[in-house]
Amino acid sequence: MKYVNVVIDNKSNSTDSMFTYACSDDSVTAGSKVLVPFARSKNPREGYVVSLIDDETQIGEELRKKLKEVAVIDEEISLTEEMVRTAVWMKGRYLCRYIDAIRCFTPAGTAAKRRQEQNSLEGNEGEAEAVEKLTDEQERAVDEIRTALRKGEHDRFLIHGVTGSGKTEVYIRAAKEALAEGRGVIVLVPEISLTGQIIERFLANFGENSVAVLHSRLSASERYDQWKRIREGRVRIVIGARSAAFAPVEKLGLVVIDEEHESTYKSDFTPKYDTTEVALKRLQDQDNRGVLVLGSATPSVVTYNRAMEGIYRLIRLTKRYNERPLPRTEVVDMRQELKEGNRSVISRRLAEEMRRQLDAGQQVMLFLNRRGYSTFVSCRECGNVIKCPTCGLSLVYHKGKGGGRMVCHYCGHEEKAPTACPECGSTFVRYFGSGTEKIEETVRKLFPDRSIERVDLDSVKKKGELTRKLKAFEKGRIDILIGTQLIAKGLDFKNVGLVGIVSADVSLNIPDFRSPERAFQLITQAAGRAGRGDREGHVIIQTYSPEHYAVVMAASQNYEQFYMAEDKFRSYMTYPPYSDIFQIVFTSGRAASAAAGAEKWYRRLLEIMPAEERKNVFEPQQAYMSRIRDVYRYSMIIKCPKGNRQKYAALVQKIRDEETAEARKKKQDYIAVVDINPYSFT
DNA sequence: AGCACGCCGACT
DNA sequence: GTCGGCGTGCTC
Repeated sequence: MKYVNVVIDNKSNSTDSMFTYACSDDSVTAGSKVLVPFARSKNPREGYVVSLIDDETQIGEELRKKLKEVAVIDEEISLTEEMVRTAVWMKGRYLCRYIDAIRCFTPAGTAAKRRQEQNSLEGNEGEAEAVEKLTDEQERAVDEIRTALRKGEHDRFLIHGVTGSGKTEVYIRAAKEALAEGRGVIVLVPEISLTGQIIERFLANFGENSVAVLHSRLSASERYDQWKRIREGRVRIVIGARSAAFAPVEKLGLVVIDEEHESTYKSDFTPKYDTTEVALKRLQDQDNRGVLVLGSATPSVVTYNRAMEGIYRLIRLTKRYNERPLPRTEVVDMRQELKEGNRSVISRRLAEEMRRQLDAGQQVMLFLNRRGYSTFVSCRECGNVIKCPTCGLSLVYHKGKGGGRMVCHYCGHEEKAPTACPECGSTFVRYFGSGTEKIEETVRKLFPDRSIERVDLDSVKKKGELTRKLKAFEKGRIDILIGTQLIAKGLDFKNVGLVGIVSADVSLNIPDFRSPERAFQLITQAAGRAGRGDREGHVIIQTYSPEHYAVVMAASQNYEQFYMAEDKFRSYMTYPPYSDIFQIVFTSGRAASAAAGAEKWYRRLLEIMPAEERKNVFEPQQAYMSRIRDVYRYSMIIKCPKGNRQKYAALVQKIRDEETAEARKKKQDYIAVVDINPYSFT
């Protein structure tokens, strides 16, 4: 008879613990999916074995009397020991339930209909690509990773490579090495739909029968088939977005995280995990001892700090492939422009350079990270700003939508654009701020005989429209492409002579300590779209803050200098990497309930917090988005100094447990959600 | 969560 | 009587 700890598969807080069962079937292991009798339930309930009890004398007298026996072991779905170990670690790290963490590892849709398995990719051997000659830098990078893989020890690297330095080729060589060592590989990309190139390269190199591509468009049964393929070891390479970090790969030898700094690696849902941390944990596990490779042209400040601390080994790729020079950059001071009487969103300098490039047969890309026509509409008589009725946020004016509509960019609410102020009736309503729609209109006036297209969430709603426009641009049928960040990343067009950043201020002025980092990344990524062919590219950055260090360093394309400045700021302010920021959001249909919940947590935290650390707990406030779809939100921040994460997490967990106990007597009228190091403070 | 138990009012 | 509505409490 074996004894096992089981986590029951239900979403209740009150059953979020391990239950001990006896098991007469010797084949049970940590990771087995089981059916067990539970409570007074007539039907056995699903659960997962999280650990085995090796010394049964440890089971207390009281417990022994209550023990029941595991009814069935579900052979179909079983996780590995490493997977459940990582899940248990996740509970403590992200303060989620056991089952939330375990479900990350199981094939989605527990009771999904499972049709006859078929491999839709069958029979498509990838064509072997012509072997590229590596640069010296690439060669050295591959050497270092190869050495680490051959040692079979855990190790981690950050590849800091300028755009176009050939990181993908390094990933491919590293993957080949891992396979040769008999190890599995996971390659993570920020967004599967916008990362076609890297996937194609992997498929071409390894063949479609050896690669599982996980993407959000898979149906539940397709997902299950892929999961099975991986779990049974029939494929050893997995490519996908962040959830692919949980792929059931055994003897995981290599995880690549491309564009490591991207926001998509932080989960928005419970558990609110950080993909890099999960990958690192899996690779450190005794059963894996694998190598982590992060890649980025603009690493996050936290990651680069870790490289400086020696936690990641830093590999630099400084040369662009074929020795193409980095583009020339120029900053235009929009204050000066305004002073000199130009009120247009396009500066004279940008217009002039656009004309010059177009005349020379080059293409132009313009970026503005804000869609719509105007950012807000306001009455000049009474000051009223048109707001969303359910979110309270300013509505954005979209000129092209059915004769002019006001749109909430958060919940999608739409209404007709007003001709008079709904508050005071004045017709003196005016439109402020500019989005991509207005840029398009302005540019069409400036260049009436050029072909111009806009790419943002509004203009490419229809399926295939994005690809169609990008293809047309690639083929040279479009002269000027205007877009949001949708086109800032990863795309490779050979004939782009000029990239214009219409307003660096949009990303700079977001009230978040990471806004300089975001602005630097976006400018750098966008600039990387210029000069990918034979000719030198040109970048023009428009801003009202030309002296801001993020703008200055992005213009001089000096990542190290930006990092030094930003790291100093983070250290001075005790922001990450010098702390972890805990955000707790309280939501309720009633504003007073959300506020009361926040207040209660605040008081309780101060009580259990050591006196000298109470300053790290900040008074709850209305959240930045104080109401979303009629749900009211309050937010509390705890700044957790480096090295205290476990301690603070335990304090927060303690309050959670107290609430769970109370909730049994009286139902809670608010929800508290904990997010550690949220990507944005909404 | 999910289920059984039990306490109460209404009705073939 | 006894059916069934839902509030209460427990889970190795």
